Amino acid sequence: MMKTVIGYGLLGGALIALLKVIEYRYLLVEHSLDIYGGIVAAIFSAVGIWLGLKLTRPRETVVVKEVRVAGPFARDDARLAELGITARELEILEAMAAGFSNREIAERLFVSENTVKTHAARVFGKLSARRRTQAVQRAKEARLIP
Amino acid sequence: MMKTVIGYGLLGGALIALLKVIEYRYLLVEHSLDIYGGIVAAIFSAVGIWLGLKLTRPRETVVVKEVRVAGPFARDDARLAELGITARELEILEAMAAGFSNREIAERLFVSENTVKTHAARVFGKLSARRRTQAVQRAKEARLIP
DNA sequence: CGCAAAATCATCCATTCGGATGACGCGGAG
DNA sequence: CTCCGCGTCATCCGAATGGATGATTTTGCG
Repeated sequence: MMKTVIGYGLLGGALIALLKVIEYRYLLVEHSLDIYGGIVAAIFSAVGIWLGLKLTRPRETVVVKEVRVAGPFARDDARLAELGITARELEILEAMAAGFSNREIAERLFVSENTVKTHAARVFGKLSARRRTQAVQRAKEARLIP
Repeated sequence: MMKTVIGYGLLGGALIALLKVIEYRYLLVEHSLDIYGGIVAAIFSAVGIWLGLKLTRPRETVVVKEVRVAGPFARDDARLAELGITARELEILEAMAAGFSNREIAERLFVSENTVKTHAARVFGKLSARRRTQAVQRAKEARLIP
């Protein structure tokens, strides 16, 4: 910025010097002072406008760009604790959401199907759900599972 | 805009007139042409800068703002047709995803529970699912439902 | 109109799910 | 040490779900 100002200052000085030359050169010949003043006014107005534009142009690039697609999912541990859902129950919940049957979940977690059922039943109670699809739906709404 | 330009034009004219008065008043007394030229240059430069600023100020409000959190969900009709899932079947699918039982869906859609079951069975077949939770999961992955 | 796809309803049967309840072991808090 | 929360497993039973199959009606389209 400082560089630019100095550059313009020097340019202005050069212009003034040039104008002086023109002044001495033509004024003594034929042109009146009125015309001379008009020319000076026009030139400096133009230079001023150009200068003003140059100095303010960079300010136009005020661009606010914010792009957000989809968060990677953050579990709502607060609500989780609030509902009293344990880690194991959450595991069963996730497996149910993935579409596994109680038996499959049992095999996957190395426990009996009965155990899965009790966990599931507790989850249903804590989520006030009567069906597993309902439990999954509510869990997703509550951001307990992705 | 036209009004502004005309206003500035008139103002410029008045300034020029004023300068002429100053010119005739002071030039005849003592000041040199150099000083006169400098004053004119300075004044018109200032006016020019001010004019340039005024004319370009409105352009500074160029703000590009793009905020996108989560898409409103676009159903993949292509895959839908690809799988041969009909509109009615999709309705049943959505209801299942919402956590409703076959009976509830039947009441909601004013059909018998048997009908819901057949629709559901077809959906399961088309999605290669054995359980409704699995069907829901796959439907969501395939962007058939939100 | 006449066909094909879709929607509707049904029956039978096996599996799965959900509800209620009881029990046992383990580890931490009081 | 004792109690409690959690995880584990079980049994009984009724409701819900899934599979297979057949039939009738409605609807869209050439």
